[in-house]
Amino acid sequence: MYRFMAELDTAARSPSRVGVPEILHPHHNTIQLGMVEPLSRSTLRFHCLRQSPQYLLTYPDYLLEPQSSQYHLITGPVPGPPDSSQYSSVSAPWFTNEPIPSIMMLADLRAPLASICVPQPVDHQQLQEGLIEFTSHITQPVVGNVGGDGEVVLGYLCEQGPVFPTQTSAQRNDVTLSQLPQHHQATCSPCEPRDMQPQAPPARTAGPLCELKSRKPCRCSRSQCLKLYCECFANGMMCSNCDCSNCHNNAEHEVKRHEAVQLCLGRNPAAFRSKMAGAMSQRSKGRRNKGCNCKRSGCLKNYCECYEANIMCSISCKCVGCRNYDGGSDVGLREKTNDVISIRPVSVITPAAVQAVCGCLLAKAEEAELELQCGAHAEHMVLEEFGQCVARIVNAMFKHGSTC
DNA sequence: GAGTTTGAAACT
DNA sequence: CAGTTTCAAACTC
Repeated sequence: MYRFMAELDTAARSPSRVGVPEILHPHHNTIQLGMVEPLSRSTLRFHCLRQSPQYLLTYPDYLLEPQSSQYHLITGPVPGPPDSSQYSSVSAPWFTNEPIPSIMMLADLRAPLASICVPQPVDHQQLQEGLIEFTSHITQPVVGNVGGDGEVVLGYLCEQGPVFPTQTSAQRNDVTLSQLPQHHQATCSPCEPRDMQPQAPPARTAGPLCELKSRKPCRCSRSQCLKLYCECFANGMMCSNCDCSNCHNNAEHEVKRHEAVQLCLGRNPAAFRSKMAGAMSQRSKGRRNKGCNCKRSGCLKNYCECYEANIMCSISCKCVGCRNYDGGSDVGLREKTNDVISIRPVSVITPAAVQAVCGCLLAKAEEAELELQCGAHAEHMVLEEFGQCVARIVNAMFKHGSTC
């Protein structure tokens, strides 16, 4: 989110160069090219080129404020200058610090929407009465930050797919306004899809973003693509151009698909939330939702979810023989981007270091036991050993210029 | 491309 | 919750 916000902020200050979000349709895999037009220092207007003007989304001031909510319900109509009387936007803290699973169906959105301030004439009671009320009244796009990394979801209820994940700045190449067709710069009139192709295709980068992963066709054969084994399903996407067999992860099997979603959510409410989302949304804390459990790969192969996501293992991991940490191995470690480096949870206090410290403490305790030391003295020996370990860790921190 | 390895998900 | 099985991706040859 912060990265996206930073980009918006930059765009506002430098109108000649803005990021161009791409909207990927989860069902059809079509790509729409949008355009961000900086209207002022703090307000941007989204042009969804394929859509009619009434779908314009406005990002007002609060979206650029770090302390504001990640989730917003944009109300309209929005066309026209960014006059404050022409749009109203309601901050919607649906799930604090949690991404919106892109597999969420409209019904799933009902509860969170009912908990937020809903613009007139819709009231909470109507929303709580059911999906029909929900769909019949909420006709504005729902905007949310997915993964905490600027991956924006646009949920529009009249579309076949409720969720439109956009790419983050990390997954797309910036395109300057000058590179766009002139009519795109001037208006937001509907355009043909061929006009929406980006100048340069986005490079695939490792990360938790489902829309990118979903581009890779799955090859499921037994799961009907309705279990989390299927990456498309796990990423909240329907299969499209996949090599799977007996696939039920499509619109034709919507009922069964929805049942599978509910089953997974019942088993694990966070099943469709990116495992690495926490690392992105809480990069300052360097945590993620769930760690890996690798045993044989050393967390240096793509078998490891952390390694695949281009992040280092953390205290959340239960891996054995982990080498996916700063200094764990020069071989096999990927070149880290600055962003990734910045989210390293703890540069020195790695799982291996913790393991080593525990080993030292156990050894010292055994030594005290063998020497038949009294309890107090044994405790003193262990604590002294712990102090030495901490000192070594601190030395390592300063030596490597790390922080924890 | 077939077979093997790996680890997450699902199951018991 | 731990152990086992299933599954599909990653990897090797």
